[in-house]
Amino acid sequence: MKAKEKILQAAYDCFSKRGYTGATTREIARLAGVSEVTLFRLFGNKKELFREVLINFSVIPDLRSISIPEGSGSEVLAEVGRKIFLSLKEKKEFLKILLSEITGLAEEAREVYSHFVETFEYLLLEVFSSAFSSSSCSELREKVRVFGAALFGFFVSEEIFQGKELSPEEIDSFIETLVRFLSGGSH
Amino acid sequence: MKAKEKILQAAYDCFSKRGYTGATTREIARLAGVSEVTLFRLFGNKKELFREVLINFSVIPDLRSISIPEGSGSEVLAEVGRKIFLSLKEKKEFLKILLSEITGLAEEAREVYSHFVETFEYLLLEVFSSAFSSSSCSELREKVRVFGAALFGFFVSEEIFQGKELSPEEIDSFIETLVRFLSGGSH
DNA sequence: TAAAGATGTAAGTAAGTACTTACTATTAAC
DNA sequence: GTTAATAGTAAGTACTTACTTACATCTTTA
Repeated sequence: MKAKEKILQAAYDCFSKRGYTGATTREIARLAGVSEVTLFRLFGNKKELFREVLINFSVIPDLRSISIPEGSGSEVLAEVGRKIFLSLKEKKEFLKILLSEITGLAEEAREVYSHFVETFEYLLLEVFSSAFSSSSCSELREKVRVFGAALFGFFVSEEIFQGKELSPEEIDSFIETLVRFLSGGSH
Repeated sequence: MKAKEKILQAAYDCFSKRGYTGATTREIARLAGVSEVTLFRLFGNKKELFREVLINFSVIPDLRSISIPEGSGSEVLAEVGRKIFLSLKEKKEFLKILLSEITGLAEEAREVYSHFVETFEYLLLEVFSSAFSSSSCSELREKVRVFGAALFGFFVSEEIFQGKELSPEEIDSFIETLVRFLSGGSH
């Protein structure tokens, strides 16, 4: 692994552990097993390094790579819900960085976040269109909003705030409930 | 207003704007119109000041003070949903502090957060029991989870991440949709 | 009026921060 | 075997940080 990669990985770990302000270039360099001078030579300054971390570890490629499976309405929905949740889980540290910097480094972080929301909603809309082909457009958008908010809220609250590592069963259980409510009847 | 109060308020503003690490005792004192020495005399150190801010500006009193109105199932639910959302909105800056420090200052922030979750779920369970008196206990818990996650996710995503200031109409619209799905049929 | 408590000013400490400069060692390419 | 790129070491700059000390001022209370 080249110096640049090692630094990016160390910076990712360090930013997610301590936040932007809390992380120091010294520690990042030490973690990367690289001199601090090399860090500045390759990235110029701390902010630029942060920006590159945001680009390199984004959730968006993960979301985009999710394929919509064949099957009936609620099954497809549950399957995609699971995949989304796992993508979020995999990029948990990245999302922690985003969370911790939403106040301090508004511009950069917010930009990345709105891109994330767009991708997220676009993917969901696509899934819902195929899962509920009979629904009207506004009805679809409502479902996307509720589904997205619930999935995201569940993830942030359990995994990020409470620091839990949910098992596949716990995730499934929540998603199945959610899908059941969105598909109509409560049973 | 006494020095202690002024400092607490200034610290609240400053922490929510810059995060724990980003906020400086110098700026807090300046904002409070108080000397830095006074700050240290009254609070000992920065961490203690932070702890007192978390105690003083908590959302929990707001949540506890929410009364459950009379009326039919979905109406009660929507009304309480609105009240919860407004409480969150009112304490938005506090929640930003919590969010931004969940990684860096894990212990303090996480403790406050789990207390918040407990209060949140307790309140919702109470409301759901009265709104859906016919439902089974496990069914109620499922509804509470989905409702809570969706409401919280919606708030965090829109108001905190995207920095929007949602109008009462936008809030209502989301909550009504959510309640509709939870109450059964999709129309 | 005197004592006690709360606040301010001025100055400083020790440590840490991002970032730089000047020079050396290693590696790969031609 | 020379060159060029990539790294490291050592030292230092200018600044900021949390927090302290010593002393003066004001306000309240007894």
